[in-house]
This record gives sequence, C-alpha cells and structure tokens, in this order.
Amino acid sequence: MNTPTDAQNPAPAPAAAKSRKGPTRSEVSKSAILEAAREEMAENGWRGFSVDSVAKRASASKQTIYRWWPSIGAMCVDAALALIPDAPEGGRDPQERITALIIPLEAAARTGHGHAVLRVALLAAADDKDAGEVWRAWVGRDIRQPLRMILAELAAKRVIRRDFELDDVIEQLLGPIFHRLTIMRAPVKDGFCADQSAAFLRTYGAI
Amino acid sequence: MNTPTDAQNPAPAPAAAKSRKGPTRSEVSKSAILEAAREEMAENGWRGFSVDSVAKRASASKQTIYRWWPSIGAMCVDAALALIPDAPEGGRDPQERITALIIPLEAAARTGHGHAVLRVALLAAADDKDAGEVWRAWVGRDIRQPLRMILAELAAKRVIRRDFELDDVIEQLLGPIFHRLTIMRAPVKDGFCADQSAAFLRTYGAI
DNA sequence: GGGGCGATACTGACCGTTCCGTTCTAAGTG
DNA sequence: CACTTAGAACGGAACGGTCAGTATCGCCCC
Repeated sequence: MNTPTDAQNPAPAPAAAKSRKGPTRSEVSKSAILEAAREEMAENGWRGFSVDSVAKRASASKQTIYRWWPSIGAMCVDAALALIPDAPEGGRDPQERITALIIPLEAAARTGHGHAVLRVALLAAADDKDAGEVWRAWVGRDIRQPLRMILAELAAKRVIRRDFELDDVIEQLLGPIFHRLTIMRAPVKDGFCADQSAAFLRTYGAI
Repeated sequence: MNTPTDAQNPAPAPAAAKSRKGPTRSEVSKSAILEAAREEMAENGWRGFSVDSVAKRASASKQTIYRWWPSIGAMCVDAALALIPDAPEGGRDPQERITALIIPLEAAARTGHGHAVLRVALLAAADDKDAGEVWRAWVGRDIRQPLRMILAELAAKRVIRRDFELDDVIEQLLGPIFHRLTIMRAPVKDGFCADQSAAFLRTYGAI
C-alpha cells in the first residue's frame, strides 16, 4: 500500500514533534477514519459526501478528522491513495516500463470498491483546492518523476522522438482511464493501461 | 450554440403542450437561470454550488428551476453544453474530420470562463446520475455517432485498422482534454485536439 | 380560470467550529 | 525510581449558518 504525503497536516505533523507533552495522535483512529471515508465515498459520491457521516461511522470526533486533514477533500484523496498498490518492477521493455507506472491505478480501479473510491477522489481533486494539491503531489512523485527518467532514457537511445511534452504524455496516459472511471463509470478492462502505453509508443516512436 | 437535450424536463416539455391554458414557460427566465448558473459554477465549483445562489442571481424562484430541470446537476450540464459551438465541416482529410468533432470542446475550454464552467459540468456529470445521463446523451449524439460513421469509412478504405473499440477511441480522444480541464486545471493549448486525433491515427493507422 | 411566475417559509441534513469531560503521555520533581 | 503535572488528543454534543427540495402564497398573463 501507498503511504501518501500525509496531506500536510494542519498542525505541525505529529512525527515532527519536539518536546511535546500529550499523547501522540492515534494511528488507529486515523485508519478507522480512512476506512469509513472510503465506504462513505463509494456510497454517496462527492457532493453527497458528509464529514458527519464519516465521523459517525468511524466512531470518531469531527475534530479528530480536522486534526489530521486540512479539508475533507484532502482526506478523500488520502483514502483513495491508500488503495493504490506500489508499482511493480518494470523490466527492460520500454512499453513494460511505462505500463508498470500506471498499472497500480488500473489495479485499484478494477475492483468495484476501488472504482467508486477512486472516482470520488478524482472529483475531490478536481473540485477542492487542498485535495487537488495532494493528488498532484502524488502524481508528481509516483508518475511524473519516474516517467521523466524513463522517457529521457528512451529518447537518448532513439527509441522515441525527442519532441514530446512531458505533461502531454501524462494526459495521454492518465486521461483515458480517468475519463472511463469518472464520466463513463464503465469498468476498466484488463490491459487498459498497457494499451495506453502502447498507443504512446506508437505516437512517439522514432521515425 | 448547442441546443442540448433539454434534459428531459420533469414536466412534459413546454413545447409539447396541447390544449394548455396558462402561459408557456418563460424562455427568458430559463436563459437567465442558465447564465447565472454558469457564473456560479465558475465561482464556486461543484460542491460549493448552490441552487439558492443561482435563483437569487437570476432573480428567479427555486421552483422555476425545478420546473425546468430534474436536478441541479442536469442544469449544470445544460448550462455548459450551451457554450459548446457547433462542429465545423470536416473536409476530406481523416485527421481533419476527426479533429472537427472535438474542436468545439477545445474552443469552449480555451476561454477562462468556459474552462471553469466545463470543468464543473464534467464534475456534475461524474457525480450526479441525471447530469451524467444528459452528458452521455450529448456525447452519444455529437461525438460517438458521427465518429462511428467516420471510423467505419476510414476502416473500409483501409486508412485505419479494423480492430479498434469505439469506446476506447472516445476515451483516447476525450480523456486527455478532460483530464487537463479537471484534474490539472491547466489551460488547453491551441491544437490540443488536433494532437489527439493525430495520436489516434498513429495508433490505429494501417501499418 | 389554470398554469407559470417570484417570493417566502419550512423540514431535514450538513458544514465548520467550539466547547466539554476524559484519557493518555512526556517532562519535571523529589 | 515513583509521583505529580501540564498539555494534547480523544469521543461526544452542541452552535449558527447554509443548503436541497417541497409547499404555499398572491399575481399576472395567456
């Protein structure tokens, strides 16, 4: 499982405590809240999502939620990111290496629960400022940065052309699966991500 | 401008009135509501959007809004669809014909106002059942159906391969621009849609 | 005279915040 | 090593304000 960025806790992050007095924040409360949040997200969508319901379902206080996250949107994104497994090793084949980057998203989206949770998290990221920053930070760290390394290497080996825009490639890789998750609400087929990276290589392949 | 599906009015559509007595529904009220809705969407996003604000800004009654649309989500989608211009004639070049289908979306998204409105409409379509149906109905009529004709013709002429899935092509064409609009909140470059159709032709072009 | 209209009001739910009383823990004292 | 104490996190409850969706007014126009 992923350990996301902890969404910039409003308080100065519990780990960074120096000379604190009271008890540390309860990780068990946090994970109970995240689990309850995922269930509420899947059941009620983004606009119908309520903090009160999450608190009640997790037997937690709303104040505890706001201690951990600056906004409900950030919590939603964190809850979804926890469903995304770590990326597998990429091997040597160019398509395999690119696919490996986005296959965790496909894996999370291919369960009924993950599909709904990820959909709401994407809505939160698009609608809520804090949530958007958390999500884009994750994309930057887990997708954009490794992708840049791979593409630079492929371009150096003349496997792909050099005239690509990194952000455009990200749109081409992530856009289709997100569109299917959110707008179409259609299931994600096995191999969907592999198809996207194959399409990219056909688009930008040398020659 | 587009004249959307009128979102399946809860009441049997004012035009279809037969032997009515009272006055017809006021189109001026309707367009004032849609204009107010666009402004509220751009300012407050999807979760922060409120019917009361729209009614107040349009000097209309909430009851009037619910007479025209079954849900606020459907109204949001209608408001955004009105910003999408009609598709231009496609010419003969395959890429040009495909680009012509999606260029209206790009055109609407390239203004600051349209960018924000379209973003919220997409969130509504993904989060609200009614809104999603209105949106997908528009996609089916203005994108999917003409695209199917074009692709069938191109496949017959051996310009593209035959082993494509129509829905996958739609994801590839629409996904990137929607991702940029919603998640990235980044401006849409001139020629973005042309690049997508070029990428499609490179992906499925017959060897 | 019936139906669309603006205006108002109402119910139930929710948001974000604030206040409790309790519990737990690190720092300080002897 | 006890033992105290200050401070923080906790569940729970309550708050003022907002909102969705419905209902009910008169008004006015077809």
